[in-house]
Formats: sequence, structure tokens, C-alpha cells
Amino acid sequence: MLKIYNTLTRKKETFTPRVAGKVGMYVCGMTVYDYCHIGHARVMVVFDIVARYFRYSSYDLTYVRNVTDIDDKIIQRANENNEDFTALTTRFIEAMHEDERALAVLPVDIEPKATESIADIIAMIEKLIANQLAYVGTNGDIFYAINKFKTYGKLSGKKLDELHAGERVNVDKAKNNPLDFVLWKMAKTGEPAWESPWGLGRPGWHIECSAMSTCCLGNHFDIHGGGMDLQFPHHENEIAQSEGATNEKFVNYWMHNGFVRVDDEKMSKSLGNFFTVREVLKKYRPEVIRFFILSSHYRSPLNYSDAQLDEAQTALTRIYTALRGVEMVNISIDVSYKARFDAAMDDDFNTPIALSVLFDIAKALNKAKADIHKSQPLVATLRYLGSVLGILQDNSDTFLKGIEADNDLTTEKIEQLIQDRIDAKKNKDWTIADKIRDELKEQGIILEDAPGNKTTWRRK
RNA sequence: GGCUGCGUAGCAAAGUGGUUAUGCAGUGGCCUGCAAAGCCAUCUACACCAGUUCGAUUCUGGUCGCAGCCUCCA
Repeated sequence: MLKIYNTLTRKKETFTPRVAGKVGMYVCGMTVYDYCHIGHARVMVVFDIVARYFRYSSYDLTYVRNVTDIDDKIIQRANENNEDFTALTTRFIEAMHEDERALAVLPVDIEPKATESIADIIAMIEKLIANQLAYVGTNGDIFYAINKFKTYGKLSGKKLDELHAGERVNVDKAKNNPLDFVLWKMAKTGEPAWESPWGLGRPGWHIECSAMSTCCLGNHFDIHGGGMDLQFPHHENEIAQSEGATNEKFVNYWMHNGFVRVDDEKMSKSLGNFFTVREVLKKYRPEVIRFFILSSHYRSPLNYSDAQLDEAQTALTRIYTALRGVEMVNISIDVSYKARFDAAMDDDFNTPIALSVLFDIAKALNKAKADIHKSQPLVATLRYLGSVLGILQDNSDTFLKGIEADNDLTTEKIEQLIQDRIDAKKNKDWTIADKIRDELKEQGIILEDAPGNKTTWRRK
């Protein structure tokens, strides 16, 4: 039975879908004005796992993740680049999809864009005005009157009188209450703008997600996810907007993933301590990044460092080493390992435990290698459960041998040297044999002898 | 200041009211021409102080430390 930690109640709750067998899930996506960093990769991978696990558990899932393709930063960046904002967003949406494909993140079912949802956004704002939850500010912008929404703060645990608005920023005088947030912004000259009953303008950030989620999944749906930092005010505001407009409950389960940190600080643009996905991919393989993300629980903080990535690489090497030489034929899996794996994933998607089950299988496989009847189900189980996490789908030799280095040490040459060494070994010329092995080791090639004058190799 | 959450062995990271997490690293052994890989065994833990309990790392309260949010952010 699947349990999910619900931010709304701060408890793990048994997951009960609104409609038996069906799940609607909305995740706040990226604002596309730059390349995705590892923090973004974490959201993508975490909710990719959630989606994969729902499907593996036979749910009919509709996974929606939006794209924010109009906002202050986008306009600013487009101006800096002296290009149309749509050219900018189109480019970065494509880059985002490239990163996702690289990380084996499966495509979402629906990817709504803010700029293509303007009519829905306007309709929702009109409902909020009709329900007397929104008003026109003195500058013409439309604001949400948060004190009119009785349960404001229920997600983040904040009370209105405890929120010190404007403590760190200047209070906007156009609002009735400093905490009110903008739904529709009047356009300044030269800014992208859309027609609305209130004049030319553009939507506020929060209303986009309310409109896009309810539009794709209905007024009331199962799961809404995103990064921890979106809890307040973004998701709080979404609740106020959606429930205020529809008079229905908005979301049953709120899921928030923890941050990626660098030296125990949040990875963010403003701190300048971020690493883009494509940057890290130059150094580490996609599967290693994925494994690194899965190695801690999705709600825990995840410290980014080369040492951590190196460990992920080593850990994966252990499993692929176990798989080496016993590639799979179609055979039934070992249900006891599957049961342990499922129990881990059912417990709020506990991927570290799920991975530990994979290590247990790898150990059993290492012991069972000589016996094909024992080893085959283990290989099948490892591959199958790995697929739920989006890992271990590579050919083990391909993974272990890695990418050919950018020097003259070709695969052919490596294999020639190995043959030379085998010949030397036959003559018991250990000096030559060891010399070849040492020299290859210096170039990152590890040789491993097997019985019968067979030698396998891998890249360190 | 308010609101969340965290503090686990050398490192990373789960979890539990009493019994092996797991991966890397270390130590001893097996295997090997020697290694590597693998297997077996093994050493390092639960921030601190009280309380509840037959028994707490696990529950409760407090102390200290850290992070996030309270402005845009995954």
C-alpha cells in the first residue's frame, strides 16, 4: 500500500486516488530563461521516479508539468540578449528537453505553457473577481485579497499576522494588503502583452499554475509537486486561487522535494553556486547523475560534490560488475526481492532502501554466477527493478568500458595489449604481464583476470 | 523574530522502542603467479541534557548547532 508524505498534513498518508486506479499529478516546471541546473535535474528525476512507480503499480497516470514561458526574468533576459522573448524561451525549452532525454527522464503527458493558457488564466481571474477575492489595485494591476481567503497559510503553516510582509523588500503601495499578490500585471511599453478585460497585460506567476493544473486535470486532483521553496508563497497562493475560484478542494497530496546543496548551502542562481546539467554531463554519465539523485531520499537535502558523484559511479560499477557475463534471457523474476523493493517504494518512495535491495541482489548474483539457473532470475530481477528507477538498462560491458578516451589508446589497442599479456602469462613472464597491466592502469584501464586465460577490462 | 525541517559510525545515506541497513573506505582471511573483481569475517554510530519505559539512537520536553521559507527560485 503506497504511502506519501503530504506537506499539507506533515504526515505520511496512505495514498487513495480520487478515482480508483487513476492518478492526476501536476508538478511545477521550470521558468525557461537559462539552462537547467542540478537542482532542476532533481525535480525532473524525482517526479520521473514517482511517475514510473505509479505506472509500474498499474495506475493510469496523467502527469502534467508546466513551462513558465513569460515572466520578469524572461523579459529581462530577452532584452539583454536583444531578442524576442519567444526565441529565448523556445531555445531553452529545447535545451530542457535535451537534458531530460539525457537523464532518461520520460516525457510528461501534458506540458502546458503559460503563454498558451492566457484564456484560462483570464477566466480564472474573472471568477476570483466575481467571488470578491480579487480587486483592481491603484496601479491597474489585479491583486488577490488574501485576507478574504479563510484558510490562507494552511500549507506552509504560516499565520497571516506572523507574516512580516515587506520586511526585506519594499511594500507595493498599489495593494490593499502588503501580502496580496498580483494576478494580472499591466504591461509597460515594449513588454509582451495580451488583451484582457482589464487592459493589455500579462499573468502573474501564481495564477498560471492554478489555471494550467485545473485545466489539464480538473478542479480537484490527486497530487501536486514541486521544490520545497515553492511551498510558500507559490503553492499557498495556488490553493487560494484555485479553491477561491472553484469552491472545490484543489489538491489531495502535496509533495515537495528537498534541495540540492553545495557546501551545505542551497544551489541557486543568486549564490552563483550552481552547476548546469550539461556541464556535469561532460564529466559524469547520465546514469551516474541519476543514481546520485536516487541515493538520498527525495525530501532530504542532497549535497552536490565530485566526491559524491564519484561514489555514485563506484556504486553503479559494483552492480554492473555483478551483471557482467550473465546477460539476461527472458525469465521470471525473483518475487521476494520485488516485494522488498515495492515495500521500500511504497514507503514514500524510499529510493535509498530500494537501491539497497538492488545491492543485495547484486551480492546474491555474485555468489550465484556459476549456476545459471540461480543467476538468471537475479539478473532479470535486477534489470526489471532497475527499470523502475530508470537505471541499469545499459549493457554491462558498455557501462564498464565507458567512453573511449580522447587519446590514442583505442579499444583495439587495449585489446591487443591484453592479448600480449595473455601470451606473456602463458610463458609465465610475469614481469611483462605486470608491466602491461600497470601501464594500462595508469591510463585508467583496470584489468581483471578470469579463469581460463580470460581477461576483462573496464575504465576506472 | 515567526514558520518548517534536520543533526546517525572515516565519508555518504536509510531505518528502528530490545535483533545485520546499504554503498565507499579500513582491518583479517579465502581466491589469484601477483593483482583486480568477488566471497567470508570484522572495527568505527545514533549532537547534548532531562523525562517516560523493564529497556530509547528511535517517544516527550529542553539546550546547542545547521539548513530552508517569510522577495524571485526546483
